[in-house]
Amino acid sequence: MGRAPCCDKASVKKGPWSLEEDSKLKEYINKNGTGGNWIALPQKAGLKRCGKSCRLRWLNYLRPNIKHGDFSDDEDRIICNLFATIGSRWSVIAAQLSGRTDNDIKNYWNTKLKKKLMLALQPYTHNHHVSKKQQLLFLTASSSSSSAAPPGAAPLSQQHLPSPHHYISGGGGYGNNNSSKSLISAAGGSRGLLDGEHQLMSTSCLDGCGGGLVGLYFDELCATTTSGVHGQGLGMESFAIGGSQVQEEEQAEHHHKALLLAAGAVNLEPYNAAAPSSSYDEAKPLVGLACVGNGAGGTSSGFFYDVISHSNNLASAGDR
DNA sequence: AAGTTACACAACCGCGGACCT
DNA sequence: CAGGTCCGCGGTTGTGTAACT
Repeated sequence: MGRAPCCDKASVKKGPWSLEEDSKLKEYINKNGTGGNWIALPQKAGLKRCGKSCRLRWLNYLRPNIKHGDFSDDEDRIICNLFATIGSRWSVIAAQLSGRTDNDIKNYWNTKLKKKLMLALQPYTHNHHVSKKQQLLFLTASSSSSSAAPPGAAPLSQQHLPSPHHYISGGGGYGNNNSSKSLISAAGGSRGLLDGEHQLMSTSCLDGCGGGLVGLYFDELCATTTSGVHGQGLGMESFAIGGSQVQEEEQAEHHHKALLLAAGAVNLEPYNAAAPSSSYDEAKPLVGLACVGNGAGGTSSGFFYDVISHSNNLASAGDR
């Protein structure tokens, strides 16, 4: 059995709303409320519009306290953070930003924010020949719950690392199970492969089965390997720095530091959790590339907003 | 100045799920 | 419990305008 249409499509007006229609709708709702029935509303309000159209117009445009215009950096961070965590659930994201509508946020993401992130990742992707498709995968990994690799996609760590002399692959990649194993292994045995040069490197793992952000960082100054280890759908289960396990109460800070490192930060002391972007050194290129998986569970969302901060820093540096 | 392209935003569409009868 | 109705959501398309050639 087919579904009944919500309105008579032949007799309703479509397209942009006129001022007159706006004021009619506004006036009616202010006076009577929506009445809990959008389908009946247009007729009562004297509008030749579909109920859905009225609802959309009200919620996205006419409703009081709607905020239009530029998004602040804070809003950027919140959006990226939530997108990385929950994916494209715009209504949930909108609920965290007062005055913003899901449609607004969706449009903002699709037209501006996604590009902003792309730009932030460009130095890395340019150097390592990462395709546009792969960039998008990294940026949108959180919205994909598939455990399968994109056709033809190889683990990033196997694609771009010039040699083990310079870099250590964190392993991982697409697939169901073995990424955390190899990452644990990398965290435990990396020092011997460092070549003594100032080597800043991060890699990431797109683990289709609930894995999240994994950043590996190598730098002779601290000879540290940082990697997040995600279990299958369990989120950030353990976190290792320099091969040693970090206790639970320290995890948050170390986690955040690792994200900063992955994003190219080199100056982490004094660590300032309240203003993580202050830790960036603009002289260092952004070499971090990360992704957020979801699937059954774990995600690591901090990287995205760190990239935003970093890109903002780069932008403001460029202005000078 | 005119035509074309790119971009931003508004609006539409179809689906899934909640609720009601 | 099944069927019908409506709401809300997310993806997509349409439209107006700015930027570019």
